[in-house]
Amino acid sequence: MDADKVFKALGDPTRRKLLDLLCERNGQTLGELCENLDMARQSATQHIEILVAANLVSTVRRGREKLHFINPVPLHEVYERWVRKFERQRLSLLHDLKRELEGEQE
Amino acid sequence: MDADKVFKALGDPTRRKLLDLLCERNGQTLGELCENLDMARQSATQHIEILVAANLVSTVRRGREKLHFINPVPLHEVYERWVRKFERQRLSLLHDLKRELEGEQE
DNA sequence: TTGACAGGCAGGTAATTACCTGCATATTAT
DNA sequence: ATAATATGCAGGTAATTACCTGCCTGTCAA
Repeated sequence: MDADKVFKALGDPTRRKLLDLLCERNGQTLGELCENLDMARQSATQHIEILVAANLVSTVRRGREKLHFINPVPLHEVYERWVRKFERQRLSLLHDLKRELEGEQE
Repeated sequence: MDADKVFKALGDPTRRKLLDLLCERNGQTLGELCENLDMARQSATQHIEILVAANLVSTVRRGREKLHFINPVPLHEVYERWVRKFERQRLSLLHDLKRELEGEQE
């Protein structure tokens, strides 16, 4: 998993909307996705390329159409690496802050 | 929660390293964090400002020092909104793909 | 086989980003 | 008080990003 590509892909509202659109109905064509995006087709293509590079979306050609499918695996890996780790210490944070303000070092 | 700020903040290796450093030892000063970063102090400050704007880090002044603390809440919210949603349909994806390739629409 | 449709390719621009250097301010220790 | 220390502020540059327009290719249906 390339965390950089995944987070950068997610760091744009257009690309998050694309994921939401595919979540509503998986396997949409480029044209269908564009109808919901309010930008030129080529701009949407570039956003999709970034999602594909991050392995968040896979595409399949069918005739002259291109179908798009979500791949949730990188999201799960991001969770395992970046969310769980920090959640574990969630409860200890207020304590850390209080201790530091009181000037006590570890 | 501002998903845009959170994902953009996470979309840079320096900022993710800052979070890892604070995870190892919460409450570090700017100077301590800089020692591990291999860039000018002011560059690090700018990265930290982005983490603060995303509410991933909080700061407290103590004398002439500035202490930095992780806030894991936005990460959890990102998980709730962006990871769980897509995980739910994880198992159905191969089926969607197969069906599309066979040319059957819903 | 020809027209309509779906998508790809190749630039080009304005805004944003990630760095930097130089100087200023505030706090602490001598 | 003064020097050292920790951080803040201002501006400047090169790379990246998010758009666009214009034209080309491949596929399907009449």
